[in-house]
Amino acid sequence: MPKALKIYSQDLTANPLLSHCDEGMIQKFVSSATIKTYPKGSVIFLQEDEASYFYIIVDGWVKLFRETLDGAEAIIDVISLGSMFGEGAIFSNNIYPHAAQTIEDATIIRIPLLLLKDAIEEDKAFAMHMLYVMAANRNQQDKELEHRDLQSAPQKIGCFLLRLCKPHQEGPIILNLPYDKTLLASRLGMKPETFSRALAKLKKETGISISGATVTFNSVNQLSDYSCSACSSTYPCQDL
Amino acid sequence: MPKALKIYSQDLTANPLLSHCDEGMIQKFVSSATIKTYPKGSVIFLQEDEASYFYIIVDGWVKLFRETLDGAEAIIDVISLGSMFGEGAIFSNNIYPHAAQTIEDATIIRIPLLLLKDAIEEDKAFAMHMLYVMAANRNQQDKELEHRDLQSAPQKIGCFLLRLCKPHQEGPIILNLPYDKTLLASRLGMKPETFSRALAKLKKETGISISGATVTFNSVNQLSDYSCSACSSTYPCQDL
DNA sequence: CGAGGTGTTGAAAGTGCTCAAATGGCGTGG
DNA sequence: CCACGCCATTTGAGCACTTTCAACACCTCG
Repeated sequence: MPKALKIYSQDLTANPLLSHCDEGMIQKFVSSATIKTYPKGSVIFLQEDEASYFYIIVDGWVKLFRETLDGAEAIIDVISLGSMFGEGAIFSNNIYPHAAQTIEDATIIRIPLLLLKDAIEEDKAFAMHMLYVMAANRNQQDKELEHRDLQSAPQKIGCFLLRLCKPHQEGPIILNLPYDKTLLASRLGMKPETFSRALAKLKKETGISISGATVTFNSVNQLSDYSCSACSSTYPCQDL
Repeated sequence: MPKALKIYSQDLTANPLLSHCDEGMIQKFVSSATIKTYPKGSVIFLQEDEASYFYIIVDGWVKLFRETLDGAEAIIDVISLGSMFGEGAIFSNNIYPHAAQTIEDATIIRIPLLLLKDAIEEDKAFAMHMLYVMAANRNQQDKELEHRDLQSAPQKIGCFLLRLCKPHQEGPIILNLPYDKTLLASRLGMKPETFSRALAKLKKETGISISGATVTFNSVNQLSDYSCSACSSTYPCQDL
């Protein structure tokens, strides 16, 4: 059942950057924003497209990716509620540096980039928050790069599952994979077949159980012992 | 022959960020800066170290990397003249998010992070430049991630060589590899043995010639045809 | 029921890795 | 100047992991 298509300010403040705006600024954003539900598979924009808007996800999932001439694609990130995308175009001559596509039905708010640009230029505190957000993002990417190099396929899956847990979560854990396995595979830089086999191996080696999209295990240690040895961060690594 | 250890303002303005400072601010940086020559292999700081300074390279090469418990390391970047590093700690609770080590004898300027922080907070234009620099950096990393996934070992080398050329360079080209092959290998995410074999293959497939650290070829097309098909950017991709 | 999407499995091929050994350059100490 | 040792690089052989191609199972939807 689709959410009523009205924009609430909390839809914006769900985003780590905009959560630092004062109410007046949020209102300015809201009044120029539009909201829309896209069916699964919709292309929001392509790499190199002229950019006039940035986006915030209210519901559903979106993948950010780059595509080569011969059709291969590299997934940069897969994001959901409260995540912002397209804002990077501000710093790239108003050209989107990657493509964005929904991978589930998704409800997304669209806001003119100009407003964001103004906010950054006018409001010093806001600019500082933007810096923090970008720095966090950069660290995230560095870590991602490390993972792709250093972890085996089953370790990558284990690491991904760990990041799905709340930090310091205790006791038995039941997770649902947030989107389909084919996509998850390429999010982790592998083929679907490899993913399937790697998941089976992870199951065998760590004793977690998997049924469909549901993953169950008794303690995070079961996974962290297995996955985190091939990583430079120490376990509860989400709070970076 | 070591450069005289005196700090010149042009050593700072060689950096893309600091090049946007006015003379007064540069002087402030200079007056709190120290300069030092480090022998090859010096560790400047380790991941997780408490951070009080950021650095600018005057001469030589530095690698930025992350290391896992079991000794494997992922190289984030290898940088030289005019590049800045360690500045990311400003946004990470004054903890360096990666390690830095010289890979050749290197002359490096050290500046208190506090000064940088002040500059960002006081000077709006400077903060904006910081944002641009970080955005460029992020795009760079995205591209890097794509390369690791999508390119074969020989293509990675070809791509690296292309980025060593000046954009739109015409005619025959002679390059020198900027640092040793072992490091270059891990910069590109492969083992030295693989690098050696991949280089041989690149030579055979594209007709370029290699002797020691010297690479010669007639035209960039020789390489771009081979390497750039597996990349989402179109050829002269340095000007991103 | 049949179609199409999603996920799994099997066999064969490919690519990069490990381990081990050979090569070659280069600086040091004789 | 030479012998030696060190280090970077190359080469070879075998191995491990991932991919590719193909087939099949399963589920949902029309």
